[in-house]
Amino acid sequence: MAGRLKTGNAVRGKPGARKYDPERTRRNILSVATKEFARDGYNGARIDAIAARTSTTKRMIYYYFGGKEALYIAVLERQYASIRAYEAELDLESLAPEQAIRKLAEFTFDYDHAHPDFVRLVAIENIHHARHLAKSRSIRSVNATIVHTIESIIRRGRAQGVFRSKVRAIDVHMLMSALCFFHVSNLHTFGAIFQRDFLAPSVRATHRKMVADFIVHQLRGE
Amino acid sequence: MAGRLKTGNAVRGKPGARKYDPERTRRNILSVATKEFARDGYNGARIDAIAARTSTTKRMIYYYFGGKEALYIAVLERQYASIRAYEAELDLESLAPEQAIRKLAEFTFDYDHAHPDFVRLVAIENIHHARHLAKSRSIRSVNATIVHTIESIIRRGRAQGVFRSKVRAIDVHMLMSALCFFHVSNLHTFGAIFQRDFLAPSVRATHRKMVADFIVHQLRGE
Amino acid sequence: MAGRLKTGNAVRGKPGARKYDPERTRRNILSVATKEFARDGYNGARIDAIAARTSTTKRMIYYYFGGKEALYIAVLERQYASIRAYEAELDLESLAPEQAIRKLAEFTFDYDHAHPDFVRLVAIENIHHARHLAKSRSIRSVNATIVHTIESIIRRGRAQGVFRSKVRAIDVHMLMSALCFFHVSNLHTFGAIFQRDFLAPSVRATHRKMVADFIVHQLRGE
Amino acid sequence: MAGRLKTGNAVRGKPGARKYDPERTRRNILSVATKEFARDGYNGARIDAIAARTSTTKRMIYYYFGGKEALYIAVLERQYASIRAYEAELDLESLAPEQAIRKLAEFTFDYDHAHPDFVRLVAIENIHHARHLAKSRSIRSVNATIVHTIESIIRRGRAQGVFRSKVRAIDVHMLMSALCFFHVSNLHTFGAIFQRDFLAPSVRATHRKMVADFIVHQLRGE
DNA sequence: AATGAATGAGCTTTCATTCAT
DNA sequence: AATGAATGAAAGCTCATTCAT
Repeated sequence: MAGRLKTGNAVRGKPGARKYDPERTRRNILSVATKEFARDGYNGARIDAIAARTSTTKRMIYYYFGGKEALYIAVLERQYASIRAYEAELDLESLAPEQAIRKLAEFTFDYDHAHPDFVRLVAIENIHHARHLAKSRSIRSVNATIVHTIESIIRRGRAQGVFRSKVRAIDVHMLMSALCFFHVSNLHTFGAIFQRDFLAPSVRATHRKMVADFIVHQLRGE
Repeated sequence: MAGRLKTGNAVRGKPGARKYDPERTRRNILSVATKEFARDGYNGARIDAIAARTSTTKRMIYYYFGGKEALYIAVLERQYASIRAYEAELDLESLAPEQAIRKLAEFTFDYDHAHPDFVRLVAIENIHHARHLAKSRSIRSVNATIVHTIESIIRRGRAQGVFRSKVRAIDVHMLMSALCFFHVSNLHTFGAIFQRDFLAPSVRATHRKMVADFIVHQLRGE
Repeated sequence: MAGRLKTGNAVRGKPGARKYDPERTRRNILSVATKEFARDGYNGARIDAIAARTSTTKRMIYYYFGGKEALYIAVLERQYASIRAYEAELDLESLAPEQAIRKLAEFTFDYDHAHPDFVRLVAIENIHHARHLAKSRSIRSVNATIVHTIESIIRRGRAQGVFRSKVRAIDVHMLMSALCFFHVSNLHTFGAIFQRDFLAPSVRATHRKMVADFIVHQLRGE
Repeated sequence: MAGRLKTGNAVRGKPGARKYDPERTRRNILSVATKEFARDGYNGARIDAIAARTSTTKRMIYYYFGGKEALYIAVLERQYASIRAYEAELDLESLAPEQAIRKLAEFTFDYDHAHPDFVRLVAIENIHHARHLAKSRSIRSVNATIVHTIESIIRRGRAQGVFRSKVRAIDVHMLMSALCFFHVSNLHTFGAIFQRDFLAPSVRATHRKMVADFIVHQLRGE
């Protein structure tokens, strides 16, 4: 490290580029930290390693985030905000209840597969008893939407008589999450023990359908 | 700490007690290590902390197991051996296929709830990409039984015409694990975000039935 | 911290208030720094902490004072200037020698009790071998008065035959300082070890009289 | 630091020297730490600097003492234990009350001059509001003797009619400490401001006598 | 006159591990 | 079979200070 010069976040030479761009630096750190925490866990991740992959120095991590834990919490918050933002764009209100819940289930399945870092970060946070998440002030409000969304679908389904089950929205969310999440989160032990590759397209397609079918089946209450 | 005295594993004074009991010391270390690794993760667990809760000293951990990773692998192996041993005692062969698979699903659900350390250790190992598990020589053979057991049930079910689904044994194991595992593994984030207590008896009972129903439903292939 | 906004020392909205008031800013910094250095010592005090309690930003401390040490020296200089200024107002020349020296002793005792920050800053500076004080150019001239004052009292006392002791003015100052200073400076260790509260009014009154008596006794040379 | 080899506390080559000598290592660290803390204060002292002057490594400081603060507290405890141990050897009980208190005053004066590190450490601890001292469990019991010693002398003096003052033992201890302590503790500011050298033999002798006279005078209660 | 952004150097502490018997 | 003493390497974090307007 000694002797290595870091020129900061400045984009030298490029005409019109600003010398200081705090927001950009912030995002850069957050993005690198996400990868590192997701790969090595909270304890396994190294501030030095994060800094090295950043366009800034270690010192800036403390300047912008205050410390390792605060950075990790910021990463978690952004992850949850992201999945909820994507969900909000699904426009489920315009679909029939059964189609809506199916679409949500498939979205969840696809999202988890496309964003293993999210899945891993949530798994990591559970290892820590959600101790860090509990310190976040935004985390609850950010996640409130998903339950409301499902509640709304269930309400419409019941009104139309297609959903007869008494299952609660939060439990639907849980079942959906469970089946989608596990695929990604427990991929490695299943691979090591049973040599079953959950990422193979055929396996994925089969499971994707099973998950959606199960959720619909569950809400119908047959 | 300097000056702290540990008198080893000797059972002083007790008549008939042996001065040294290697097997006992080994089990003691393993048992303490299981708790510590399960609670704090691989990186979070401290050799010092494990030693402190042991009836021996830190030095003995190295003497008996060689190092942190080897100890951790031994912990994992014992965990998998344990669940497979309990499964083997279910005597599923004597039950009708549907009853057998239901019983296995319920057992899995109950086992995970009764053994959160097992669930956490598997989750932890997945965080580490199953890197340590891959070094175990016994882990694959130990776990072979569960797939064989399910295969046997499916075979009998198909022969009797009650199971028409083409789902594979390994996927049945996965679905079953997913629904049971998630309950315990993701308890903390769900608690922190949604204030939903998965350990509440009524929630548990509902989910337990859902899991078993789902698996049977899946095998029937309706 | 990133994102924290300080609006400077401008007095917004108040009609007639100037936008910038350098002298006011300077005094504000000096006053806050006095408290911080007195509380935490030179090494313990934090530029950040001083800035935070100021109506300006950290950057201004460097703008006005140049650095931590220069700020600290400025604090010390103001402290010594202050006690000497109060002493000068005692009008000791108009009193009889014995009364004058008694009044000075009592003033010193009261001043130290009323200004623990002064006492602590002097103690702190001694911890640093007076290394910083030595860099001050004003410190010697500022303090010259006290010795002259005592010398003058002694001279008058000798002329009148009431003081027969050959004690030197500087030593009178030292004895006086010692007895008054220690009370405040060593308050904490005495409290922790002996549970003796030097700030209790009865203890104070007793010691105040002892100090004055001792100094008079010393000059009389009985 | 890199590449420097430390051979530990072993006394190689010396016949009969033990390879490991924990007690010796402990004392060595404590002795070096005393010098460093006394010279630079608690915040100013550097663990690295202490280690460098030790026959061991930095790591050993943590092994033996646990941390910077614990080491500092151990230093303080040893300092107080030392002065109290010397006092106990004065055999004051065999002297007449007046002689006894005079001897104690002179001893205190001489001790402070001979042990400026003790004086400085106490001054330093007062800067820290005796926060660290308060964490020591032994400090109170260790220091109890001095008050008892003075109480005993006063009692004998009163019984014999030579002491008529109602001054309390703890205050006698305080006055004595104040006059002796200040000499050493405030040496630097007095030197910087007034160019008065308190260490000059003639100044010392004069002050030594003044202190003892004052204390006797005080107890007589004239 | 004033300031937001950035930082090098160094601090205390921790941890798995090995030495030497 | 068992153990007290020792440790290299690196981790997270802090602080006074300066850069660039």
